[in-house]
Amino acid sequence: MSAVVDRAWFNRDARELAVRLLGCRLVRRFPDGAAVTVRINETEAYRGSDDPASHAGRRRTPRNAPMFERPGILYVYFTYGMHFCMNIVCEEEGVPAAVLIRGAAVEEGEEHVRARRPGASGRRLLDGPAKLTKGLGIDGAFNRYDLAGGNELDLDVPGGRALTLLPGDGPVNYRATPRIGISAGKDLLWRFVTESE
DNA sequence: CTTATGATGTACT
DNA sequence: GTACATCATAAGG
Repeated sequence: MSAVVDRAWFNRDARELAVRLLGCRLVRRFPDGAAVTVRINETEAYRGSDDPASHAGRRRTPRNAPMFERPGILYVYFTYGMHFCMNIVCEEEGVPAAVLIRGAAVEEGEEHVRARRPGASGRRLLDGPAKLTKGLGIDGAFNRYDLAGGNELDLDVPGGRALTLLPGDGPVNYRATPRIGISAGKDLLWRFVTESE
């Protein structure tokens, strides 16, 4: 089995984790045995009270609570009445921080992603946070999914985990830009995109 | 290529 | 009531 990314690896600043996630792979396994592997190529960092764009920029609420919890769990939220977005929680417990996974490139199992993303193909399959969750079949059931531990969801998946994070091959060239779709905090360059795919 | 707009649920003022 | 860490589609250049 592949190397497991342990919880301590997630216990770091969101901006640093956002960079280090570039080039990492996500493996999604479905109850029917289908598997998809993707490579992360776009991320954004979100923090706490120093970050006006963050869901956790004010106080803890039922929605943003996962951002305050253990590093290595997912924070999956529902937005615009129809979309899910997936974050990986970081920093130590009690400190709100997370990295939004905004985009990825499909490496294996493209057929299964296409089945969930009618009309899309190639680079367009997972080039947006809600496209990514839809294409990988990630929804509210994955809120608090533990990348560094066991999960109820894994019981439905033959021989594996519903979602696994694998380390990248090494440092990746990237560029930092303002985050997308926010109104406050546009001066912060906390979006990170892989350069030269 | 670009900009504009509707869809839709939940959190929050 | 308004805003929202969005997307697909339509219309314009």
